[in-house]
Amino acid sequence: MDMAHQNDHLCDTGLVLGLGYGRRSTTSYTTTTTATTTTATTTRSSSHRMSPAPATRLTLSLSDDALGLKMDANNDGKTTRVSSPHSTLSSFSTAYPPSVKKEKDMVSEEAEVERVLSSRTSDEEDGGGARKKLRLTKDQSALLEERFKEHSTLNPKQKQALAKQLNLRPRQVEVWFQNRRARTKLKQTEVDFELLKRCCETLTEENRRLQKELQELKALKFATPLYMQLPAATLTMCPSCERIAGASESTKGLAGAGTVAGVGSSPFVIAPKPHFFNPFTHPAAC
DNA sequence: TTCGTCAAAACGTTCA
DNA sequence: TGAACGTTTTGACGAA
Repeated sequence: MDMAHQNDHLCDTGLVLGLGYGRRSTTSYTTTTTATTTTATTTRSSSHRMSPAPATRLTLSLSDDALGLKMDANNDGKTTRVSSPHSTLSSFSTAYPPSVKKEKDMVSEEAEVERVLSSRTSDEEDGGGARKKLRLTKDQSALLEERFKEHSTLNPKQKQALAKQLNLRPRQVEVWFQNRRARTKLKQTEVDFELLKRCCETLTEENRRLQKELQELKALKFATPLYMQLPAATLTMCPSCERIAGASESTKGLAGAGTVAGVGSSPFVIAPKPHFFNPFTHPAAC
């Protein structure tokens, strides 16, 4: 995912919507807060899980034919799931992230074989009633991830081919892509939420600052005789040059003086921040 | 197809 | 050290 692009996009949104955002938009995101927390850890865990691992080849594959026979034998609506754990025992490698599973590294191959065989045995002993949940191997997951990066959806042909390549059923591939899309979207939503939250905080802070300045100016207005008596509409803040300009000639002298406080003859002291620019008298000031 | 949900498996933490 | 328990990940399903 292109986070930089995403970031830019959202920043643009923040600026465009800037002063127009309201409570509604912020509250609408509150429901995702819990999910956000979850994903923070999700990312951490999955990252080390996905880390490169030494691959140890296993060849315990069940052929498609064998699976087909088993499904035929059961011949009910749920048979496909019954056989699914076995399909995982395909010709894919066993791999563990080296940074996490140190002990398991020692016995990776044997452990995987044993795990796979024992689960299979228990399934068979259960007569298929209590199914073990399928876990894709690292290689299977890696290949699926690779394909997902290329295309987040699959057409029937692609699905069929990938399923064959992975020694999985097409339905499993389909479900994997469905889940992957959903979880990618969720993760993106959480990222968006965080960025918008930050934008919101920035704008709130800016709003607070502007309100404070407004209060100061209002207070000043009462104490100021002439040059600050202009209608508010005639005062426009110049964001770039930060100069002061009034609508009348009486204020012109202030335009080049920087802050009002810098004007020696002025009896007034204004906070250094607010400077105003009149676009009518200084059209090219910026 | 998405969305919400369930549940198995993996993983992490605590404690005797 | 390992059992017990809590949390996270992820394969799978049904509803819309």
